[in-house]
Amino acid sequence: MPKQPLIIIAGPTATGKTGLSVELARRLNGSIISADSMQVYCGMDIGSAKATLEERAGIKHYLLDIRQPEESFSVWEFQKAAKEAIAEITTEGKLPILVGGTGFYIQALLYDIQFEESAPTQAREKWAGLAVERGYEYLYKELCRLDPEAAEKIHANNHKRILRALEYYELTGEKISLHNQREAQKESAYRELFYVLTMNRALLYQKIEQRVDVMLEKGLIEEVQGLYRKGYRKEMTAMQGLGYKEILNYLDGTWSLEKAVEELKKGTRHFAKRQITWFKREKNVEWIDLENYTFDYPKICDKIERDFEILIRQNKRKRENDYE
RNA sequence: GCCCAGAUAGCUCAGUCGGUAGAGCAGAGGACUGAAAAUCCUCGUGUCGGUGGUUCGAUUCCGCCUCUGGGCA
Repeated sequence: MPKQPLIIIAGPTATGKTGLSVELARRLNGSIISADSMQVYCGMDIGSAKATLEERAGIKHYLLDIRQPEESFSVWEFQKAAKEAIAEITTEGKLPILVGGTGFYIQALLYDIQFEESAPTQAREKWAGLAVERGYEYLYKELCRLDPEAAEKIHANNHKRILRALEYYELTGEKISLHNQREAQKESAYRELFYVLTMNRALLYQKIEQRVDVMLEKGLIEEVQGLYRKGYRKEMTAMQGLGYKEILNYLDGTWSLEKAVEELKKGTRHFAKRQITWFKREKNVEWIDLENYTFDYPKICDKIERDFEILIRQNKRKRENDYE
């Protein structure tokens, strides 16, 4: 059976993924699946730059507003939900278009990375408890003993990773280094067209700063204030998103507004850089430099449409060959 | 006009009791396989304002000049 086609629109924040994907979905009879770790949360609209109903223009969007800010979410839940969405979209005879900036999520879906079914909570609590009692140096030593390969790759200061490696071992009895090695060799589970939008760094940073200013005009502060009144606090994963943690610091008085905005812009610049680093490691991606297209998104859609036609033709030929 | 204090990395500044210099921030690169907008790692040569002098040797000491603060008139 040939792999299913999938279009992926990725790239750092503020490159116009949303607009492009809606236009593309309209032209190719597609539906959109969001690959964004913050847009899954209800009520976090402005800060996460979620497409408004108007912007969605009648195109079905999956994986938006599927959690409350106090609920947890993770890659594996994303992966499950995204697979379901693809199945549904395909049944409807439509084309799935994956859009977003969370590289880890895209990777998990594309390579169908395997995750354990059971929740890691108990194992995590055990090791987190030990971390409090005996410190992270102890956890790292334990990791060196139980899974030296993982310990070599994970820096002693990276507490989250250490915790996860130990928790994985506890849960499965297998070394996470083995798991990672195995999963890293996987090939794409789809017949994908993977695009990464990009532009010159200085210009990107300029757009990011403009975008933050626009968010503030649209009422980011009021949005965060509303979430705060509902009892959502800094400790929650959702509130650690860019725009939320900084504004919360302003609201509780630890930062001036000026400082909060500055930090938000800085944080977003750093984030964009990390996103780019992530996509650089993907091999079969096509980078689209927006400046080469003079930011003419319809023109980019034309290009993707052409690529897609070629893909379909190849698929058909392959199927015919399979019959012979 | 006079007096004082500055002038050192893109920015803020430290420092060299004379042997050509280093932090924070900004910036750059990278890792990541159930928190990922999270978490973590690596990377600092710049006419030490200009110019003369003292010296084996000056960014460091001295003179003059330019600029920037502040004060006095």
